[in-house]
Amino acid sequence: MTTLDPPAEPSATDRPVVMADVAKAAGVSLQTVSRVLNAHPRVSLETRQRVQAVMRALEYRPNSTARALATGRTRSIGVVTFDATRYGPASTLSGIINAAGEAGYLLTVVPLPGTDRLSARATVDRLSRSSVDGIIAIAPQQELAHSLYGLAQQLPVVALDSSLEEYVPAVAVDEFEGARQATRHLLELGHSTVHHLAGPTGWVAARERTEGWRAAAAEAKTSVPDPLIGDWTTESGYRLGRELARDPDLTALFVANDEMALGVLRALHESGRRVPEDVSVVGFDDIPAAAYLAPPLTTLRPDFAEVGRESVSALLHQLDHDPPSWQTVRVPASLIVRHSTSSPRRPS
Amino acid sequence: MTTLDPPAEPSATDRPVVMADVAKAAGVSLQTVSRVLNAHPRVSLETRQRVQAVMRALEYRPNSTARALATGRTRSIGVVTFDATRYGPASTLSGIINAAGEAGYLLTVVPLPGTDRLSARATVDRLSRSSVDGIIAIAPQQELAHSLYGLAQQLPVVALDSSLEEYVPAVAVDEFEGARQATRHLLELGHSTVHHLAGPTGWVAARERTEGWRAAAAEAKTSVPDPLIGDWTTESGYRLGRELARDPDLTALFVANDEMALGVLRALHESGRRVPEDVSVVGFDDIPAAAYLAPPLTTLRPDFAEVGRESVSALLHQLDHDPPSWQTVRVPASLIVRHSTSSPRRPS
DNA sequence: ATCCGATGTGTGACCGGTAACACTCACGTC
DNA sequence: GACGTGAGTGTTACCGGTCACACATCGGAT
Repeated sequence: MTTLDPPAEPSATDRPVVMADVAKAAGVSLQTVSRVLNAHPRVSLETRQRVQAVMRALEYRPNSTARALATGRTRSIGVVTFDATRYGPASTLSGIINAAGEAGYLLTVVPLPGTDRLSARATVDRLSRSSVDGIIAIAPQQELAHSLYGLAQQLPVVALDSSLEEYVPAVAVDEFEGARQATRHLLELGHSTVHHLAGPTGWVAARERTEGWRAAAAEAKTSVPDPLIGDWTTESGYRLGRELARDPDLTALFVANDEMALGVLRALHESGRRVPEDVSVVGFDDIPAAAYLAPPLTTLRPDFAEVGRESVSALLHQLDHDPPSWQTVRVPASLIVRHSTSSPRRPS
Repeated sequence: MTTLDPPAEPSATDRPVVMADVAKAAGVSLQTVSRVLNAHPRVSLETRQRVQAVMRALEYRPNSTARALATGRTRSIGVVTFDATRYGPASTLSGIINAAGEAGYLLTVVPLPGTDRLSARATVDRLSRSSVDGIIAIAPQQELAHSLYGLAQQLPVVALDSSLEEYVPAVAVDEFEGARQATRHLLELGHSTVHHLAGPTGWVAARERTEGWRAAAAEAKTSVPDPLIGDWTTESGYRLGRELARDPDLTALFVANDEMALGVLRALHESGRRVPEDVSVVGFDDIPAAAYLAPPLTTLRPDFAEVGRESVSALLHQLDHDPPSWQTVRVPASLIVRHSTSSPRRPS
């Protein structure tokens, strides 16, 4: 049992407690304090305990900036995010935040103001200047691929939902397979053709979802109508939904995300076409509202938390093992069947 | 015109370019490079340009960690966030991310795993250890107030949507006034009583919204039925909505957030009570889906981007002016009237 | 008795910048 | 001609840690 000064040591001046204070109070060298801090094995039990007691008593907090300068590692990872408002990206970001927290890493988030090369360059610059150990890029657009590739030369990078998978390790929801499942589900219900409302050109997720739909249609040897192209927003779903509603042959529709599907649902309703009796609709993302729409929406639920975990672990893996394993992790999306899909009334 | 080495100087080893390299290449001292970097006035134009040219040629990037260690300021701010999935917090976070980016600050985001004292303590510890200049806490629950107050002793803090406004500068959506507007809107349409579905106990936003509703009812001298208490989720809105639907006197309802309102809408629909003909409903938050629900939801739209901007600027203000201005900023929410509200069929 | 290795601890340089201060030089003033 | 002044630049210490290495002590093998 060691005797110590009272716990709430006012530390004379207002200066924060540094390692030297601990060393002096414990009667050891700086190096020994450092060793205790880093759980170095070669410190005698007695010394270790004494130092730890002093650290507690003085409320010593190691200065991570100094440590980072000395070691060259900051134990923080950077995230480039483009529009963290939409449900998908926001959920992914949240997943990353939690996963990084669990891994004991700090997360530095910087926004990507636009999709042009210039702002990508500026953002990447900022991040590389800011001394992060690695970067996770939520870069859903193909345009950004090049800028990120340049970045990857300097720093470990993991790309999320991006077309970079040939160049850097990537983690992504399995859009393709999800879309295929959605389309198959509709085909298996007996629909002869599945229409598609796609996401905007240039977005990897949009392209993959369209490809999955196309693949399922090709497998079933059904006709493949031209997809309509929206911009992810509910408004575009509504607008294009009104257009689709005029097509009397429309009985099944795969919409590239739930927000657009919501607009479609409303458009169909206003046009007097009932869902699912007249038209079956499948969305993608499983937004919180999906289960409570009229009717509850059949959709695909990506595991965003898993995407976060996988991307953090892929990055950490890169940090430890120098030759990064060049693989793309695909996180599955599961089909949630609700009430917006059914067999067509008169199978044609 | 100065002659320079070829731009893509391979820099011999792979070691990053540091200030000393620039100094040597430009034939000046470290200090002069530092002055150029920090736009110090007393550097001759000629020298400044030469140094800048060298910096560009060598692709020099200042090491922010070293700078932080020397200056004691990191130019980064920490954010404590609790559940960044729900629409409100996610939008606020997004607003902060953008505002911090514009202000040239980096943002370090750490999750708050639970609402208990212990995890709050651990999170706060982590952040204070991590050398941020200040902290923005998205702390929507009253329980967290004390932990945060302790933190504020060590570091500048701005609280968001929290009950801390008496202790630290705070920024919050004007929940009270928003709720009052919502309730008044219903009363002005001719409803004699406005029911209320509240958010969970312990949440500041829930309490404020309930108080606003109560205030409007008191002003109009109408009766104030006991509010039902949900947990923000659509599911709870649905469950409690079914209960409310059984009350024949129900003609107007103010729901504490849109997600619960969505559940209520569905419950009312299933119970055969039409909105707005039989029951008028007002929500809060203006989630993206709100405009496309059946019927489009009348709700309050908080300016989340503004909350982000205000909180960042409040924090930066604290960093510059030592005696912080002890004020609470209230960001207004605007009433968006859509089609879920109307006059009662038979004004009672 | 000597040498060895393992264990525990301390010393000095270093990470990459910035701050305080010192110095030189040209200019204008008395 | 001595002196103060301000511009422009360099010197040195320092921020708070870590790393490589040196050193002392001790038990056991030779």
